[in-house]
Amino acid sequence: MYSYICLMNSLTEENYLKAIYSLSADRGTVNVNDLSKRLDIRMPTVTSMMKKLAERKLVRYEKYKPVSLTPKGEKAAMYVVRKHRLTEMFLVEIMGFGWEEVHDIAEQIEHVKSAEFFRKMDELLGHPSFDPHGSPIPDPEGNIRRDPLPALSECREGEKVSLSAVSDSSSEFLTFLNSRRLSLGTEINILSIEPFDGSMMLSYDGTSGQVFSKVVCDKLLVGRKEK
Amino acid sequence: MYSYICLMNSLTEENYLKAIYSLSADRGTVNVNDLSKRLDIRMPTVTSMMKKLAERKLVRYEKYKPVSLTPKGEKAAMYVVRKHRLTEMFLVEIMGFGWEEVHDIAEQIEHVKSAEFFRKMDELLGHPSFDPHGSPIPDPEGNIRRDPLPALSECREGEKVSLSAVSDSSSEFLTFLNSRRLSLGTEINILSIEPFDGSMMLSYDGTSGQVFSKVVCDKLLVGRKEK
DNA sequence: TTACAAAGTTAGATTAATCTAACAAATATT
DNA sequence: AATATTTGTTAGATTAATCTAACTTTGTAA
Ligand SMILES: [Mn+2]
Ligand SMILES: [Mn+2]
Ligand SMILES: [Mn+2]
Ligand SMILES: [Mn+2]
Repeated sequence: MYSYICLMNSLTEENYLKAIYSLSADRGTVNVNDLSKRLDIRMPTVTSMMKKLAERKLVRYEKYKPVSLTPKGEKAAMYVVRKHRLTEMFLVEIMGFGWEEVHDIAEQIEHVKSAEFFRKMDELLGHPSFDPHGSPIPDPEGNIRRDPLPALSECREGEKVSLSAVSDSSSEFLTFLNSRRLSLGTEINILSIEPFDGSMMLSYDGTSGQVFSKVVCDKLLVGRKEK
Repeated sequence: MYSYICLMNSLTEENYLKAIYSLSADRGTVNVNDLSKRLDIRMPTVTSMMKKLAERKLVRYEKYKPVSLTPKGEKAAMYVVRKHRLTEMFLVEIMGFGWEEVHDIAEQIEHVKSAEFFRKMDELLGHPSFDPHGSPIPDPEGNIRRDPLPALSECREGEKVSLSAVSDSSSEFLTFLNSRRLSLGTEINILSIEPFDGSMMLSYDGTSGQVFSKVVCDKLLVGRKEK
């Protein structure tokens, strides 16, 4: 186990690999432009990094075509994702941070070069399956649970759902959710949907009727209770 | 408090500042050559970094003279030392690492950009005063307890002392101490000293008579029990 | 089908941090 | 005092990661 710790990638390479993984989670491939926007790095820089990663057999790259991870690149990416999510869980569960505070710190700690460090985290947390934002944590072999959750915005009036994950871990978004007393596991009733802008009126935790914009409902991933 | 978190130094600069601090702990100044050896970086590189740090008012530097920290540089250095030692303590006390495993990991984590992260560590540890190797942890204002401990090798035959700190935190040295069942707080009797090579015969924890070379005894810092 | 916009590449510059080679200053040894 | 050794600096090259400006390819819309 931990067979991928022998791959030594720089902090920068790890960030690229993670970005490619997360952007391609659905479509399977990613454009240079997507990466450029996600990482806030100009396109020529991304192009040259793709050449470098292709050289190292971590990504498939051909001029003017979208890029994708090779099996080796995927494994490396999954390990970075594992380290990131374990760290977030550690920061929340062991250190007492709020879920809105951990992403930026994890973004740094995920690059620590010590397999033992992450192994200890995993052990202390009792081998968790999900991070504080509801995302699955890849196992030590790089396998990840892949059951894509529907967004709240895709649900219908009258449905009862529970908040299972969020697709935005930014401090701003999560602080907003905190202010509305929304957290993972909250049971939500969809009272009504405004056809004009897709905003939803919800009740949860005994609240009467809170309105959430579609922008927000797109980021709330839910488990369906009854259809 | 935490007034120095506004100073933003790169990982590299932080390592230089910490090295200058630790080398000058006794003499007060450091040569370019000392730094070069400590950091395993060639002298011309050190020279140019000294110019850069002098530019930023963190060190005093004049051609061909030893360098020293300015008050600003000293404060920055103390904060890095604080982060390093808090991290080592955290790794041992909270995460269950051995004292021989933590230095290299702390060397990386000390550069995490998040004052809150280190504040949480400090809180969880109950504001510790010493790290796992017996070195004092600077307070949030950068003040550090400065009572230099004598090395075991400076003590005399018949003295009873207790192991208070080690001046070498390398995995190799500490693994050696582990193999001899020596840890901080151990009460030691100096049975005899070999004049030829300065090696010492000690008894502790009910052992009969263990011999330690001067190289080792130089690195064991002790508190005197009786004279 | 031509024209325009978006996406991507190439070329060349920049920055931080490092290096080697050559030279200069300071210090130690004879 | 002369010489040798150690220490330190200068100059210039290198590497990783980034950028801008200019150009090319691809895809879309007139
Ligand atoms: Mn995250
Ligand atoms: Mn990162
Ligand atoms: Mn240490
Ligand atoms: Mn360090």
